[in-house]
Amino acid sequence: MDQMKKHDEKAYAILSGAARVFSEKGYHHASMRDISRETGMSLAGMYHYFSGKEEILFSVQRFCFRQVLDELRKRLESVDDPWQKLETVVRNHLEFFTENVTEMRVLSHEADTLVGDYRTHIDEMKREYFSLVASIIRELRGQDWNDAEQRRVTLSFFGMINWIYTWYRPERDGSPQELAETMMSILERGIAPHRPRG
Amino acid sequence: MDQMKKHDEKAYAILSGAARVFSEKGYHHASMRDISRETGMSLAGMYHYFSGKEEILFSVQRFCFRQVLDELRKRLESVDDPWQKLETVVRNHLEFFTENVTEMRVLSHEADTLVGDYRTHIDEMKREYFSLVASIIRELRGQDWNDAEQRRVTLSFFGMINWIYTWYRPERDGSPQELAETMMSILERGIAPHRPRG
Amino acid sequence: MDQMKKHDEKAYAILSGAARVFSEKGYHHASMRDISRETGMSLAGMYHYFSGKEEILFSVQRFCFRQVLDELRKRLESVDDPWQKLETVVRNHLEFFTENVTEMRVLSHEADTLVGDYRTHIDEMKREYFSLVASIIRELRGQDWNDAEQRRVTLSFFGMINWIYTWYRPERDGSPQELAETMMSILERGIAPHRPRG
Amino acid sequence: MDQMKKHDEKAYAILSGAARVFSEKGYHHASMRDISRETGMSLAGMYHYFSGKEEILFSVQRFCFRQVLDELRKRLESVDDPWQKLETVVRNHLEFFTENVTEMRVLSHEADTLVGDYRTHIDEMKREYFSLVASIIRELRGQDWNDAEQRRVTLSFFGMINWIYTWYRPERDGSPQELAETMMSILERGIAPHRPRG
DNA sequence: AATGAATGAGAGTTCATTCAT
DNA sequence: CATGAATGAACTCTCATTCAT
Repeated sequence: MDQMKKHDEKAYAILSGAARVFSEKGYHHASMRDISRETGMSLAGMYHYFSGKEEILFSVQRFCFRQVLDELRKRLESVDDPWQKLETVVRNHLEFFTENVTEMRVLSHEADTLVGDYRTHIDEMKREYFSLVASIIRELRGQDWNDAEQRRVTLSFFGMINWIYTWYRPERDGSPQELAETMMSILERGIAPHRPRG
Repeated sequence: MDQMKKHDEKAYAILSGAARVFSEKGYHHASMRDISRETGMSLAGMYHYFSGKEEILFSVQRFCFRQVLDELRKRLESVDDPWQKLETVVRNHLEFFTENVTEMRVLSHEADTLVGDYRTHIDEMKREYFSLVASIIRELRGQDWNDAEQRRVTLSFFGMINWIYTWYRPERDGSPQELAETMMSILERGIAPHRPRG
Repeated sequence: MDQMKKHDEKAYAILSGAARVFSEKGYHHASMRDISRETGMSLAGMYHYFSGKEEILFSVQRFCFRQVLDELRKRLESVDDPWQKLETVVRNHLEFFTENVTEMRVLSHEADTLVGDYRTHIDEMKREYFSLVASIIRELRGQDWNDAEQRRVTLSFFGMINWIYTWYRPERDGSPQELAETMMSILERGIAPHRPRG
Repeated sequence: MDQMKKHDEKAYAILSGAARVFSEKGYHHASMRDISRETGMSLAGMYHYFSGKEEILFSVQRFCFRQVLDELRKRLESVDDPWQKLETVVRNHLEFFTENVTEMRVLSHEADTLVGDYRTHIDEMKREYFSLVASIIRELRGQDWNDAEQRRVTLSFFGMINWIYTWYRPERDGSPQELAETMMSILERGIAPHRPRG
C-alpha cells in the first residue's frame, strides 16, 4: 500500500512535468527527452508508468478534466438559483485555469491532438461538461430559443472562458475573481431573456 | 511583370496548400513533404518561394490577417454608430472564419508557434486588431470602467469569436449571419453601460 | 536514362551491401546503421531507395529469386530429357548458391521473416519454383506414387539443395559441379521408379 | 533435494516457454519480456535460473540435442545391420522433429546464433551427431568413395532431414513414419554402392 | 526466491534543409 | 526554375540487464 502510493506519486510527478513541457512547447514539439529532463527520470523509466507519449497527454487531460468536473459538481450541490449556478461554473472554471495554467493550456490547446480511444474518452468528458453548462443556460432563458441558438450561446460562453489561456496574466488582468465578475456582468444581461432584435 | 504574376500565383498555391495541411495536422505534425504532396510541387521547389517551413506559416498567418484587417477597415469607413461598428467587426470576423476555415484555424491555433521576428510581426498585427476593437468597445461604454476591465471585456469578446474554430459547423450551427446575431444579442445587453453588480 | 541507370546502380549497391550484412548477422540483428556503414551511404539516404528495412530484405530476396528462376527457365528451354532437366535444376541452384552465398543465405534463412504483401510475393515465387521442380520429378517417376509422396520427395530434394548454405565450403567440399554430381548420383537411383519396400 | 527438483522444474518451464517464443518469432526478435509473458514468471525472476537470454537459447539447444543423441544411442544399441541403423537415425530424428517442432525449429534455425563457449559446446554435439551418422553411411558404401564425397553425401542426408522444419505438416504430408519411409526409399537406392556415373 | 523499478544503449524511421544538376 | 539525391539531427520506443527490497 506504501508501494501503491509511491507508484502513484511518481506517475503524478511525470504528469506534472509533462504538463509543464507540453504547455511550454506544445505536445508535438515536446519530446520524451524533454519530459525526461524535466522530471529527472530516465527516458526508458517513464515507460514503466505510461505506455507512450500519447498516454501521457491523455492522462494529463483526463486528470485535469476530472478535477474540474468533480469540483464543479461538488460546488453545485448546494446551489439552486440558476444564475448562481452559472456564476459557480465561471468561478470554478477560471480558478482552475488560472491556478493550473500549464495543465489547462494543454487541455485547451491540445484538444484535437488525441485520437482513437483516448480521444473518445476525453470527448465524453467534454460532452458531460457541455451538457451540464447547457442545462444551466437553458434554465436561465427558458424555452425562449431553439436548440441551435441554445448551442450557439453555450459555445460562445465556452469561448469566453476557454480563450483566456491565450492572454490572461493575473498581474495585468486582475484576479480570477475580478475576471469572473467581468464575465458575469456580460452574461447576466446578455443571456437573460429579451425581445428579439430589430 | 507576367513573371511576377506567375511567381505570386505559385507562392499563393503553396500557402493555400500549406494552410490545408497545417489546419488538418497542426503545424508541427505537418511535414514539408506533406505540403509538397498537397501542392504537387517538389520538396526542393518550395524553397524557391519560401526560406523554410516557418516562413510558410508566417506567410499564411500574415496573408489571412491582412485580409481580415483590410476588409474590416474598408467596411468600417461607412459606419458611424459604435454598435453598428461592433456588429461590423463580428460579421467581418465570422465571415472570414467560416469561409476560410482552414486558414483561420491556423491563425488561431498556431498563434504561439512562431518565434523571433516572425512572431513580432504577427503580434503587431494582432495588437492593431485588438486596439481597433478595444476602441470601439470603449465608445460603447464610455469611461464607465477602468483599463483592466476594458481589457477583460475586449478579450472575452475575442474569446467568443475566436473559439468558434473549435466547434462551428454551418450545417448544424446555422449560418455565419445567425451566429453573428446570436453573439450580438449577447453583447448588446451584456456590454452596454449598467450599474455595477451587487 | 542515364539518371535511371544511376538510380538503379545505387539501389543495387544497397541491396548488395544489405545482403552481406544480413548474411553475416541475420536480418533482425542487422541494423540499418550497419547497412549504412557497409554501403557508405548515409542512414537517411537509403530511405530514398527503399521504404524501410523490410523492403530491403524483400528486394534482396526477390532479386535473387528472379535470377535463379529466370536463369533456370532459360537453361531448361533446350532440355528435353527429364533426368537432364533435374540435373539442370541442381546445377543451376547450386551454382547460384555457391556464387552468391550471402544473398542465398538470406533467401534460405530469412524465409519466414517477411510478412504481409512482401511475404505473399516471395511465397508466390517459391510456389513457382516448387511447381516447376515438382513437375520434373513427376515426369521421372510417372504415376507411380500419390500426391503426398510426390510432395515429400520434392521437398526432401529441396532440403538437400537448400541446406548447403549451412555447411558448404568449396575449398573443403569440392566444386559446385562435384556437389551436383554427388547429389545427382543419389537422386538418379533414389528417385527412379522401383518396387515398394518390404 | 526437493528444492533441487523445484528449481529444475521451473528452469525447464522457462526453457519450454522460451522455445515456443523463439520458434515463433526467432531468437533475435523474441524479447525477454515475451518469454516472461509466456512463462508467467517475472522478467527479473528468470535471471535466477539463467544468466541471460543467450544462456536460455543455449540451454534449449543443448537440452534438445541431448535428447536426440541419447535416444538415438539407446536405439542403436540393439541394431547391427547398417541399413537398419540408418533407418533408426531417420526415424529417431523425424520423430523428435515432429513431436517437438518448436524446440527443433530453434535448434535448426538458430544454429549460427550462439557465439563463444556456448557455440563451441553445441558445435561439439553436432560433430558427435555428424560422426555417428557419417560412420553409418560409410558402412553402407564401403571404401567406394573419398572423404569429400562421403561428407557431401552425409550432409545432403542431413539437409533432407533437417529442412523439414520449414515445410512439414502432418495433416498434409503424412505421418512421421510415412515420411521416414519416403526418405529411406530414396536413400536405399541412392546411397548404395553403384557404378560411377557416365 | 522473487519482483517492481530503473536505465544506457540502440533500434527503425522521419525531419527540415541543402546542393549539384 | 525546378528537382532528385543526400544528410545530420532528432524522434519515439524497445531492448537485455541490474539492483534494492
